Amino acid sequence: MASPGTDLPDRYDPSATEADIYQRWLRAGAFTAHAQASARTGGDRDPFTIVMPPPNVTAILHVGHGLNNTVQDVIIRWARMQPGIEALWVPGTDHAGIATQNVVEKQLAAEGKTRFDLGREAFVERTKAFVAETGGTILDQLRALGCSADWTRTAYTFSPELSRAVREAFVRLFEKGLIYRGHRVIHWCPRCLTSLSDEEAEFEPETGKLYHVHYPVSDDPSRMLTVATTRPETMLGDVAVAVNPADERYRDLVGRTVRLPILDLEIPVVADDYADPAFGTGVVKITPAHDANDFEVGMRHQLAMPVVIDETARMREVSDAAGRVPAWLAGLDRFEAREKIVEALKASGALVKVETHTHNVRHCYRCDTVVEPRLSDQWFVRMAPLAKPALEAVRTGAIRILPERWEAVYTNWLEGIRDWNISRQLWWGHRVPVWYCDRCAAPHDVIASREDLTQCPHCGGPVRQDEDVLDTWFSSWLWPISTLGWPDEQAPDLAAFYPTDVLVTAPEILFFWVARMIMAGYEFRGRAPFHTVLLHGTVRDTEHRKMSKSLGNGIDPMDVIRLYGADALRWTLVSGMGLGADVILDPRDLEKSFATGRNFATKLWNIARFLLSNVGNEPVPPLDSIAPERLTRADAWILARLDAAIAECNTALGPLRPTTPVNAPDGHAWRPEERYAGMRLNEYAETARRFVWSELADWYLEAIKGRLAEPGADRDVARAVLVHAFDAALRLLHPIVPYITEAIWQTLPSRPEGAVLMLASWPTPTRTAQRGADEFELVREAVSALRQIRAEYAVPPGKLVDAHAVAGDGAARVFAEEGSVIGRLARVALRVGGAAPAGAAAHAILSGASELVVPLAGLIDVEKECARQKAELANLEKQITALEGRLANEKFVSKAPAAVVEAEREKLRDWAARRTQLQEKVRSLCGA
RNA sequence: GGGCGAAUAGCUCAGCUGGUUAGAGCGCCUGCCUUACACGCAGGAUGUCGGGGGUUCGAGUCCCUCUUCGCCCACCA
Repeated sequence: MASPGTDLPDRYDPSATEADIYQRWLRAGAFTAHAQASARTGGDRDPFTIVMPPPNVTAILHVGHGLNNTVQDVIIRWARMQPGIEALWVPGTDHAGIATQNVVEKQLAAEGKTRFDLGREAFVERTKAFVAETGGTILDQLRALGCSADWTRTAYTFSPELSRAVREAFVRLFEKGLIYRGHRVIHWCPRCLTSLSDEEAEFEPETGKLYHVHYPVSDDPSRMLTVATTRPETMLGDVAVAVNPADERYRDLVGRTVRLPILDLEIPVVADDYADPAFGTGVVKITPAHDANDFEVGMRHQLAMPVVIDETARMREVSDAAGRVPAWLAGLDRFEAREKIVEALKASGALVKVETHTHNVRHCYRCDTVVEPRLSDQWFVRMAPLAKPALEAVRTGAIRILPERWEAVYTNWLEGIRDWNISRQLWWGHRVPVWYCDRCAAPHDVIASREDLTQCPHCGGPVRQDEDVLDTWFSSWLWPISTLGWPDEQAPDLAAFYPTDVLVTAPEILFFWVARMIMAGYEFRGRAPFHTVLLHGTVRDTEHRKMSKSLGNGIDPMDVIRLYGADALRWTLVSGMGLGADVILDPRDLEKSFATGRNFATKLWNIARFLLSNVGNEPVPPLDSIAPERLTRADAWILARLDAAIAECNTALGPLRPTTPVNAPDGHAWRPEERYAGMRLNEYAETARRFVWSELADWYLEAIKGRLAEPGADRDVARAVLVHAFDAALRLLHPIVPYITEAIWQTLPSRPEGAVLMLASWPTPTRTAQRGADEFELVREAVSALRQIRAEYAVPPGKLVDAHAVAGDGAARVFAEEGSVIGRLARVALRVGGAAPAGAAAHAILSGASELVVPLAGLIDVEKECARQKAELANLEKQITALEGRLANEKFVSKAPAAVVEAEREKLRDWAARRTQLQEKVRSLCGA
């Protein structure tokens, strides 16, 4: 890394720089937050906290993680730079029950073994070893990305501390009656051999068949009820057929029986609203053990619930099913059984019709296997009471969700929330903290305990622990509190940093995770866990397909970091991301996607090189030591542009947190006017880029080159302004591109000894006089006009040409004093005042009735110049006509706001004056 | 089936509560290696703002409708 005053290498090399910078931040302790500094625990700094959505412990960084963590890092770095803020970003990983278990089971399969060969204990040990060895890779990758998380607080959902939180939460909910054992049809993955929550069983459209089967009426075999089913194999578990009570066609059959084909069993016809008269024949077969709806019907009519499909999805008499699985079907996979049954039905003539049928089928979200609805005992969380405060939070504005439209989705889901199946028949995860005593009677036979039990607390007899583990999300939903020390209410971090502030994630896990964290926050801490949920989009390829391993359309963020630097990756992700919008990248052309970021870093580097070689080593006076009258127009202009840029960045990023405390449990709520404001990271990025590139580099730097070359007092003014403006630009940009800005900042002469930019303060406006700034706009206008003339007349770039300024009102001084600046930027020798020289010349009309005349002997084609001016005049006439029409419109003048009308009048005056000048020009040029 | 979002330059997208001649990056054309930068500089071209209708003095922006593409939810056998 370069040090102050030394020359920078010609080119910035991220791969040679980023790791050093990261070490420097670590050495400075810049990532570590201090609980004692928090105002909530007696310190003098307001805490600002983000908890990182924990990636799966075995995950490898993909571009989605890159996006998610870049956004968080931008926000936390921005917050950290605000005065009086103690910023904490808590990192960590998730043990990811099913996902991790699947990975290890695959390894075992490669060795020709299953988890059952190892046994539970050995399997868990092996998984632990695997996690210890390979887990956490992703955290190193996040470091490479530049993430400024507090690694001293790295958490893990399966650590002893967080496991304690899981137990506490379970036992508390159990004691409140919010956790219960339920016997019902749940989603079962026959490959993972576990139950799944509703959220984990994802719908996917599938083209199947709809089989129409005749069920003869028992006491009138000539009469057939036609039943339509997509799953004939479940016929073995049929215990009834249902018709709608209002359905005239079948009213006489209710209470009678039909004969179930294949098994030739008599089953009743029941009347139930579930049967939809408009669908198919209006008759539906009822298999309570293998369909959630049929289960409900079964409950209502007290029907038997034979289980005919086992946990591996094979046909078997599991329970209450004696005689229901014939030998020729026993042991067959459900889909093979389906084929056989269809054949049999066809042979017997019971199958009357087969249609193709597209419907949604639930699949396991981890392995994509078709889920089997299955009657079993599971642990459930009663969600309605938990949902109440979570709904209230968004309704009152204690929590906002960005983009706004997701608030409706959130509300809709919570209003219709169903109980959460939290038990999993896995081995990798938190064991359900429930013990059973065979000696005691209910309710003492089921004991939930914070401590492991070896004997029954009621009778002292032997106990056995529940075999199941808890859903991974049952630990994740505690993340904002558990990572801060809960259930230890005295934990310093909990007091200092809870509630947290912003949660950044993708909409996919709004229900899985975000909504449940909000519920847990209220249930266990009585507070919302955060005030802002920021949902970002998905990274997709140019065909808008989600990037995925299986499609092979992914981008490896580590490749991008290696090739272009972490800053380039971050820049591309942040600047390409509208609020909540997807980020589209082309995996086949990394250069196209990421060169922009690299080029920007290079630009910053070159500005720094220029600055260092021209500003020199001598001390630079601080800006506030410069008397305002010593500032040139260019100085005033760039400082005004800086103020504007700071203000725009602040607006784009928005308030850090709700600004108005209210009399509410959460102590705050978003006011309507600020509720959906801020978090426009792309607008912030664009503003900062525009300032440093289009304004500072393109105009200011060029304008002051002469002054920097001339020793004297004015050189110091230019040095002071330049260093101040560039320093501020680096501060503005630092959260997005932390490495390059830090690398450069370390070389600036203004920097306090030993300081790091990461901990420097966010810039504030300087509020310099506006007058000079406005006058510099005339300079820019003149330069642009002159450059345009040069280009149109193909003046050789190196050639210095004469130019004559005819100054309008009040502009004479500007031209006189800025002549050398204009001359430098437009390569002209500018003369001011007096009459314009005669002869062929190019002309430009500027605002304020000023005019530029460029005599171009030999280059000017009078006809061309005439045409040029005529075209400009014609264009202006068109605009004026439209504007005059508007102003002549009685209704416009009377109905539009006065300010708008006045602005239009003003505009017309300007244009009219300009038209007069142009007309004169055209007359003299094109005259005779 | 219900709800929501998107459609703006060749590409990726800004355009906030309706009010200058609709912007940026990339790409394209012309000219430049002007001692910070060719990963650059200067100049330039390109838009019936998806179609149709409406509200309004005024619509890319609001309303209706159609088309196309996404997303979320849902027990249709």
